Amino acid sequence: MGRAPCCDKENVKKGPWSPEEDAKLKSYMEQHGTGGNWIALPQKIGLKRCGKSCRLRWLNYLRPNIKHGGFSEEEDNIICSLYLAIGSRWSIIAAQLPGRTDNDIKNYWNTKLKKKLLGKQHKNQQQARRVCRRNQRTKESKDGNAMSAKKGNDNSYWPMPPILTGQFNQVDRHASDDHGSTKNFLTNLDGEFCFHGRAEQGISLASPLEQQHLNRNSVGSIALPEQAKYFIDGYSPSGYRLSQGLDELDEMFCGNSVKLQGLDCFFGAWNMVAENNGTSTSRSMNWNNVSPLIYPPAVTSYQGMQQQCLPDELVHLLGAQI
DNA sequence: AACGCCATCAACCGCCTACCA
DNA sequence: GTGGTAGGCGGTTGATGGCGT
Repeated sequence: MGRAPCCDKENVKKGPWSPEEDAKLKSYMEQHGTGGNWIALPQKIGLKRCGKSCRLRWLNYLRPNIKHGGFSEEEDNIICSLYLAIGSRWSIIAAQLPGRTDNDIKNYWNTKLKKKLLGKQHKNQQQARRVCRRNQRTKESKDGNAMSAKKGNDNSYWPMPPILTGQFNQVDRHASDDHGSTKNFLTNLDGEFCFHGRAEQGISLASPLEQQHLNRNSVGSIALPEQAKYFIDGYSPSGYRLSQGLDELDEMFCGNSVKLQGLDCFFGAWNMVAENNGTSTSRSMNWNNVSPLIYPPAVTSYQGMQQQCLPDELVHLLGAQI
């Protein structure tokens, strides 16, 4: 048994809206609103359109005060920061940008912002990898611990401080994704990053310092390193996919590990452990308790970020948050 | 001029959730 | 508590136009 269609697919018009259709819908909406029923609306006004299509047309195009195109630098910053923090929750991101629709932002991200963010990154990779290798060699020659940067790590550019590796294996195992390198790297970066999750409602976008304050002593059985400064986390009873945010991180951080020390800027929440204290991953989550978002993400150390040579795009994109 | 490729964006599709009877 | 329905959302598709060859 398939799902019951929301309208008679045979008798509805598809494709671009004509000015006449727009006029009809706009006129009716301005006078009556939806009347609480989008499905019935097209019949009322004599449109051969699916109710969902009417809703979409109204929300994305006809609604008053809708802005199209011409995204400002500030809007870019907000979108990037929120995307890095919460992933492709376009409706939530759109809620932070008056006059923008989720569809618009989604398209803008997919066609422009993502490339803007990632484009130059690839050019930087080779150079960054060289720097990383050099640093790694220096470190290895210092402590004589060449093993820490090799076996058991997906990415040889990302050294694994041995002390912390064991502590977080449990957490990593719960996340059924293939971003072990990114998480391990962030987790273990001088002990300053920490992924963890709990079976609690909501997701937090608190700043790193707030996260630190809130969570330092409350992560259940997971032992936290005293020096942990950044908590990349989220709480979801039903789970939340983490792959997207970490995909981006994988992309952006690949070969740039030496530049991460200043990343106070976009944390941010990833829900990385699913329900039952992180025993499975699910694509859906309950956002009832998400709002209001704490926004913008606090930048606690912009000077530090600049001094530590973040990728230019990130400095540029995130700097205006201050 | 014709063609192919690519970027853009409006619109659609299908899944999930909230709500109501 | 359960099932049906509408609304909301994110991913994807397809039409269109611009550009290079």
